[in-house]
Amino acid sequence: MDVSHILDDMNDPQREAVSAPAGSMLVLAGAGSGKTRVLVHRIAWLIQVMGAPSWGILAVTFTNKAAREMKGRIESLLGQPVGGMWVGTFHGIAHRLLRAHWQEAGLPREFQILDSDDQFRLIKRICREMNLDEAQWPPRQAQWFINTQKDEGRRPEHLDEGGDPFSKQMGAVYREYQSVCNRGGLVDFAELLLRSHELLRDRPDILHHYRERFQHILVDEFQDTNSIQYAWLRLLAGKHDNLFVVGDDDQSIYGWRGAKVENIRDFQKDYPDTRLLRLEQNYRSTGHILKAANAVIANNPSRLGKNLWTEGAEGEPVNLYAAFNEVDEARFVIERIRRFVEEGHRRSETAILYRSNAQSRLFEESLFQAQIPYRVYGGLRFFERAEIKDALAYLRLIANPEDDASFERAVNMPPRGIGARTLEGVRAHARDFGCSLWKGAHDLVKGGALPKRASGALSGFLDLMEQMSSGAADLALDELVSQVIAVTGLSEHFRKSRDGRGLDRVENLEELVNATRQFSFDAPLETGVETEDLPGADTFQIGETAENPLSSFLSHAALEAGESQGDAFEDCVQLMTLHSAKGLEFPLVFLTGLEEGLFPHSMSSEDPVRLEEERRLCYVGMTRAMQQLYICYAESRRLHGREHYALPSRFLREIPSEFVREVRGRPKVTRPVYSPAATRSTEQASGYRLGQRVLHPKFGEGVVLSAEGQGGSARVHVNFEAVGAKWLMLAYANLEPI
DNA sequence: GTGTCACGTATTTTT
DNA sequence: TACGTGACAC
Repeated sequence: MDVSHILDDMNDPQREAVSAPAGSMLVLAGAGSGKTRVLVHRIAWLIQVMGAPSWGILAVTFTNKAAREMKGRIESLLGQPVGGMWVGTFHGIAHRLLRAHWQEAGLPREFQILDSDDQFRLIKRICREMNLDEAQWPPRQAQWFINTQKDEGRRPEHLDEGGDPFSKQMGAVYREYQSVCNRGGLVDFAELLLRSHELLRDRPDILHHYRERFQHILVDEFQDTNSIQYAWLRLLAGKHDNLFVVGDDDQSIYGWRGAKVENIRDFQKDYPDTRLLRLEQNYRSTGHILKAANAVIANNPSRLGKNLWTEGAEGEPVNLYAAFNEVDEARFVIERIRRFVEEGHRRSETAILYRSNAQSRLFEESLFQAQIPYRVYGGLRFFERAEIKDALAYLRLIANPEDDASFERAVNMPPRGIGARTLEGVRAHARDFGCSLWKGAHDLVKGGALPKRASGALSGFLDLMEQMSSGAADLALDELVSQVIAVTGLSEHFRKSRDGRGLDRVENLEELVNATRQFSFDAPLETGVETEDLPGADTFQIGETAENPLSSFLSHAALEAGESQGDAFEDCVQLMTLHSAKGLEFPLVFLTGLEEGLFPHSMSSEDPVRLEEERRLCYVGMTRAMQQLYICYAESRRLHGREHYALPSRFLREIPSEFVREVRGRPKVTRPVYSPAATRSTEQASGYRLGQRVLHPKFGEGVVLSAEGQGGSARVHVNFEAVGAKWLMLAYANLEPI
């Protein structure tokens, strides 16, 4: 077979990585050095040259997006589907293991996944039940504590008994939380990893099976692995020495959520025979940009060391703009974007990057006024929306009535007269009898001790659930969902709500029905794990429990929260935080808000370890740029309603001046928020200017406060005399200028 | 049981 | 400034 296509167009280190003999390998891949390409080509090499069966390969990523991309690229390179290969996220693969071995993992068959929001609500409820003062013991902190423990592989019983009062109290919450989860068959994200680690650790037969099966394990973004993920990998790899990991210590920006860069260093210790390769040739950025970025990251003392270079042109220097204030910064950025587009480029070749989400607002307003379409990354995703989670809570309760978290959510949404007092009774009963809320509610209704009204409301809810559950098995998934949003009154509730977003919510619920229809249509019924010829499968069952469509959809909803914005097809300027920019590249990049206290953020600038991470973040931002990089800072900035005067970021001083060109600013710029110029451009954009009086058929007279978005999704913020300030979709608002 | 006001607080985000 | 939460009133 001709395999030259696998190695064609690769540089020496890339080729060496791809064609290395079996054995563990650590590839330190700098930004833009073709990391994913190496991973994908390595897989092709394993299959087409080394003759590995596709089912013998496990490829792990962090995000669903990365997994999808890798899968797609593997398939197009191989010219065939990935077959039995496992390509997925850590969580996705852990989930798969737990579904296949739920009994051995000690889980109920219908276990459900809690996302962070579900987890938070549950923890909050538990803190309340434990009578903890929220000010003294914030539930957020408890959540953080629990997840940290799990990420480190610690169960409540592993906690230090003689610990400080804080750890003691948090440990108690952890214990209680875990017992509620266990009783209800609830598994949070960290639990997926921890429990699948324990499964492999405690079941030598199962471990043996997967060790024999996965002769090759490949890991992307290895610098982002946390302790339990690395432990899981090591366990699965065993003595096979078959880990091929790719990462970049300079792009480790998730330490704050448990990622351990140290894993890279430990990897060399744990696998002394490992081969180390560096990919340092960059195919993305111009020479100046690269040198500037190198200079910044060189200030981090604890690096493995790497120096990116390019064969390409030096390009322009890095442009530095000292803005008068944040309004001027936005003005400048938008002016440059406009110029860039006038030169014939696409808007989507441009990205505005910032440290924190709050910074996006001004850019959005300015882009709107300039009539430039844009897209903001991040924010609420489809399956995270409140109304969707409400509907999902009913579905989960149908799938598993023991699920207390879903019971709490569904029981009085839409409001049906089941109040705090009644619920308190249910909780107390469930607590006393160690049963689920579902069963507790049944007992109370049957016991007849409840006030008449409460009893009626509660039994109404129970009947409703039973009615839906009994019919559930005979319905297609989308029919079931359709029935749920109708019968529960959710749809009606949002339709009637006079909250401006009510109609949006109804539409989202309808979209949920579509999503389920689509899901059952292209759901991969992954029953066929090719295990017959594999060793070790005789002592336990695999895949004996293919999930039913409902369970499988619910898992999908929790593991893959969906996109935040659907209409990505338009040619848009891209707005995102530095964190979400990782892995992307743009010809023109604006790195904004380079001010002490903002970037590096004041919450990180004291601690040297966190400061290094901020610097890596800066490095990530700079290396997103292909052709042109603009870095901006503002001399003054309005933050939390106050004026701040910050020094330019220390990172700016770290860029040698030879790579920088200062862009001259306007000598004087006033705050042009309500300046005639600004209002004039709004007028052109939307037909309304700021401060314009308008008439709405329902809300009456009001004043335009601001406007954002573009085209069909343009919205205006109007302060109505009668009903106060509201955001309205321009396309539907029927506003009349007065 | 639901709506309104005041208060406090304020990175980064995926699974 | 703006949002979410919590106390309080209807």
